[in-house]
Amino acid sequence: MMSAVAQTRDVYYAVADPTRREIIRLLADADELPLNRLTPHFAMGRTAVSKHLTILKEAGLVSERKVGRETRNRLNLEPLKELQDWLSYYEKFWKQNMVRLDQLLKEEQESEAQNTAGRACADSLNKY
Amino acid sequence: MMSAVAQTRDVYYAVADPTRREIIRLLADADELPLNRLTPHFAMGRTAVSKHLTILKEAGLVSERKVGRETRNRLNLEPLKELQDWLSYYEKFWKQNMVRLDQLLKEEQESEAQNTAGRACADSLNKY
DNA sequence: TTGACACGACACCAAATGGTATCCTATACT
DNA sequence: AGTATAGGATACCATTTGGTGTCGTGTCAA
Repeated sequence: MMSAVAQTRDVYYAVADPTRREIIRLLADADELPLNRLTPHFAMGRTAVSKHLTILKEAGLVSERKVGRETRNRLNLEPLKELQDWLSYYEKFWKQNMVRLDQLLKEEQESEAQNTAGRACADSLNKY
Repeated sequence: MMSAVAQTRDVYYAVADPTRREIIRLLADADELPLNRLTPHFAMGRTAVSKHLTILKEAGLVSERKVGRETRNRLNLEPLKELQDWLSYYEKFWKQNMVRLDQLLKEEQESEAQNTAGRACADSLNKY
């Protein structure tokens, strides 16, 4: 019911590479970045970074916008919802395996959160 | 502060393969399974499934227990927490990108949730 | 218009991935 | 004892992955 772009690549795969996760992080911080601003963050050539970007685009995680001679890359987090859904399915087993971790969480109820983010999170949980 | 096993393999990588995700699902359903119970679910030989299992073990997602001549495999979801944490970092951007989706969620406040699962989820969110 | 820059498009390559088939040992069945 | 089953170990193979370098084209600046 919305953009969807192309999604020719598995999101799980796209996110499996540390370089690509770093690209995601950089784009999240900077909103929009051309290739030549991304490249200096990595120990590899421009072409390699470009290839990683292509994979992220194929997974729908990055969209591009041409501005003059540069191509600005923007993050689109929507495909991560698939990962989120997958994970939330296993969160019901979570509690069984990690009861002792639950104890730790109990002592940090620092008000906060419980806002929209928390609600959306809980919502994706009770689909299963 | 707990098991931790070995973790010689990246969890993101382990989970990137559809066959390995299917193994995870099967183990989640059945609690404990030997290789020969897993193999018939896939269109590949025993050795291939065994290799996937090895990768899951290297990522700490599966532990083994020898019983007679078979090796029972059990799921350990703890390493998925890393994925969960990574994802929750980006959930704050979520709202910016998907405000219209928030509308849809708004109409399904069917009580429920808001229990421990919801709290743990919100908790992992406010770490950032 | 001349040159520098951004970057897509290839061609190329070593290493990793995802399968296979085969061999071997340990365990269980009769 | 002899046979069948479970599965680890290894060798092997095609394809994919993740890099590289180079070329060509469009854009900006002098």
